[in-house]
Amino acid sequence: MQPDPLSSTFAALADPTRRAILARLALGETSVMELAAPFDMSLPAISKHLKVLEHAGLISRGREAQWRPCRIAPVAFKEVDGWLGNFRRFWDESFNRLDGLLEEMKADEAAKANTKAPPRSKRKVRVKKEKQGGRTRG
Amino acid sequence: MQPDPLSSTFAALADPTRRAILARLALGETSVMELAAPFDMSLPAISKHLKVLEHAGLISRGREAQWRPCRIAPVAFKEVDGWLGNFRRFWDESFNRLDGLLEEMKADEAAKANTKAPPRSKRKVRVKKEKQGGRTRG
DNA sequence: CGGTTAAATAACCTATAGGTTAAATACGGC
DNA sequence: GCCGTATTTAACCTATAGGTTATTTAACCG
Repeated sequence: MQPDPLSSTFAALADPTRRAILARLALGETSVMELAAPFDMSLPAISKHLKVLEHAGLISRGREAQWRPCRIAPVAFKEVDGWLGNFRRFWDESFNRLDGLLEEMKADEAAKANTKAPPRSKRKVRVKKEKQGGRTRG
Repeated sequence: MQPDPLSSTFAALADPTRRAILARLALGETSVMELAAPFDMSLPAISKHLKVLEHAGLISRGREAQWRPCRIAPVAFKEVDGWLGNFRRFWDESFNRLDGLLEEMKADEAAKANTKAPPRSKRKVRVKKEKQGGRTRG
């Protein structure tokens, strides 16, 4: 398993079985047995997949008698979304509009502070190095 | 390499070197040489990484004399974001508010159509079923 | 043409991901 | 305490991801 959390999360998501498991869990918490049912695969295999998902922070597991119910864990999803946010401007038009608006506002702010406004740059590009607290929606 | 596009994209993103390359490319198109510079790694290794990224639809490459400039390709990012969207309600509060609002509107719409409104479900959960093809070997 | 720079390919090595079967563990019920 | 059900662990196998060095292709330059 990878050292950094983002790598293990992406690696976990890179398997169709695991993504299908997550899709099932989006419907609600359930047992390993039920999760395994749709797949033509041994239980230990599913068990391993779940361990990978848990390690990646994509699911968490409870304990209820002999069952270990799994549910979606938000953390890792959030991190992925945050990382993706650094690239949103490359495909999301509405994001670009919003971004432009925000820049407009910042410029106005600056104009109020300085009588002599600084030159407006065409488009400020910034990519923080990997750590990025990320731009969440809203 | 994986059969389905989403898997290869996530797999491509599961490597810190490749994510760093993407971060660099977010600043703008550039050559393989410049992309390789920050890494303590041979050029063929970088070349392979780029091939993976290209295959995943995360970058595209041009041709300019002996250089093969790389740039971000939106498609794969978009797909990842789309998939992630199925889980957004698990972590994004503002999304939940928006979702609630939309449901409200739909309900109003329905109320206009039928004099007798259908029972309001608590929370409509929908998860598109993933392609889930392949699954070679057992 | 021959030399130089940019990048990709080939051949190879090693660690590990994803699957298997068989055995072990955890818990509830009688 | 023993049995059945749910789940994990152990031991193993095979394909492949990610790196290496050496070689090849492609384009420009004088």
